[in-house]
Amino acid sequence: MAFDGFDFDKEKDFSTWYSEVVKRAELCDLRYNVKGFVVFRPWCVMSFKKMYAAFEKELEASGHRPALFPALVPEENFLKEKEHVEGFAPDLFWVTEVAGNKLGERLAMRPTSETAMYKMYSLWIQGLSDLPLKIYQSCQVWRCETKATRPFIRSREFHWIEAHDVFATMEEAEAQVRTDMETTERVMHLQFGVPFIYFKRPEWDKFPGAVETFGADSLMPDGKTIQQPSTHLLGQNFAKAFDVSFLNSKGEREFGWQTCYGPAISRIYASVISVHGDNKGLVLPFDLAPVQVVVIPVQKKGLEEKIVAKAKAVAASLRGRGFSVECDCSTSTPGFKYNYWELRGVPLRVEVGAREMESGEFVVARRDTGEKEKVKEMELPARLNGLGVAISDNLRLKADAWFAKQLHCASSMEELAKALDKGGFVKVPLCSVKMDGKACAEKIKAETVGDVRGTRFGGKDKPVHSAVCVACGKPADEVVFVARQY
RNA sequence: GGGGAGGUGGGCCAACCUGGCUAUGCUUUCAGCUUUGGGAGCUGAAGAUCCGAGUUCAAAUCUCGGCCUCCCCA
Repeated sequence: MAFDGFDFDKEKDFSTWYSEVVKRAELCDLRYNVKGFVVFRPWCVMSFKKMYAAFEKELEASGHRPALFPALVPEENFLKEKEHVEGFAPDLFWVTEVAGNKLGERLAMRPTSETAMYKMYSLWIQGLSDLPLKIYQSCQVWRCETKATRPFIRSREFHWIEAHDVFATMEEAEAQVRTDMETTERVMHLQFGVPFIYFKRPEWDKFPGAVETFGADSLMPDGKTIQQPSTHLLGQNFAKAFDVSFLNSKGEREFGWQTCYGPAISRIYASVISVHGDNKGLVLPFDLAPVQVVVIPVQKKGLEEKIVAKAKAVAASLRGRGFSVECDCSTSTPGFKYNYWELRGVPLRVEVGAREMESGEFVVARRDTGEKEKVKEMELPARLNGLGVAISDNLRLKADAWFAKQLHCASSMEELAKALDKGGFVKVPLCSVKMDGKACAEKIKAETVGDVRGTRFGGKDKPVHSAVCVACGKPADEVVFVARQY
């Protein structure tokens, strides 16, 4: 008997596991003929929409309003902020010709929208009554990545939300940065079950144009880190470049204090499927699953019509209770259907066969643990709800437990290299996270392939008295986290 | 940035080195029969040599160019 099933080992060979799950669960089609651009298929986009909704709800609760800005940015806008243009210029897609005519001024496809939005903010903001201004947009951006592209993890077009805020004071802007980090915690960790650490990036690794950058770093199953939502304190750098200013309470013209925050939905999805998936395929948190409950009729000769009718009735009734439900009435055998829906990560399965017709109790199977139980028809909605919560909780707790074991320490280059081979974050003493520490970070990169991710936000990681920088041997001012990076 | 590998029906592959008949097998899809509690079986059908040029009586196969993809390392 030919076995064409999903049979890949996430722990032993994550790279193959990831490629196969993306292909077999029909998440992406890589055959589109523009390099670095992929087609997102319904099964992942249905989850995307739920993820967008979760972030948008949080953003609106913290005072943001939605807007949509143009995808094209005139070159003139780009040139205004020096660090920004240097940071992004190498990766831009340019529109140079329109309807057969060469353009006098090139138009960039936005790699991020500061330069589109702040042009307008300058017009919109006059005085204190216009502040704070808090706007987000859910959109695509384009960066011509030269590193190897991988679906969801890194592509030349990606889908995200970007929130851009302007405040009258630095203190308010700093508070917003903390709010953004809390949003990430509430959504990505508590709802999606993806653990992470917020790092304050070293001086040399800030967002181009930012005063401070905080990046949420998660981990993939192979122990490499992946940057997730980052939030940036922009200070007045962009405000000065784009003349985003207001009359303050003293009647003086003052530049606005800005922040921006960017959760990349497609990238977070990469973490969700990688962290929770297992060797049967996807495992999805209950609230992100495109289909939460699949009803599988198990046929028996002579009872075909009754069983299908019952299965459809159960599905319809559950749909009426707010579940997203699929009833798989195809002619495949039950075993085929179990595997099919497990590969796609559907959290709960309800079986409807002759036994259920007889007893009025349904076999319910949960995807995360594989456990089966019998549930009376009347109790089905309540029990499925309970199991849904239990699945999401279980996934988060399992991920947290695994994540907690990925933190290591080292006090020398040799220890660091060894620790990095095991995967995860390694805490090491470093002389400085100001620009004068950059050479040491580069040395670490060259000798261990590890990236200095920064200092843990809100952490109490202080070097001991005698600690010295792992790279240069000078007294260490900081404890930084190092990891290999996607 | 550096190094590999590759492109044949929707998917995976054989044939390529050594040019030659109706392009192999599995899977998929469709029709029919049959079956269904962890990837069933039978019969029939549909569907392919990346693009361009060259060599040749003859190109999936050889040569050159282009496009595209994947993997590994920095």
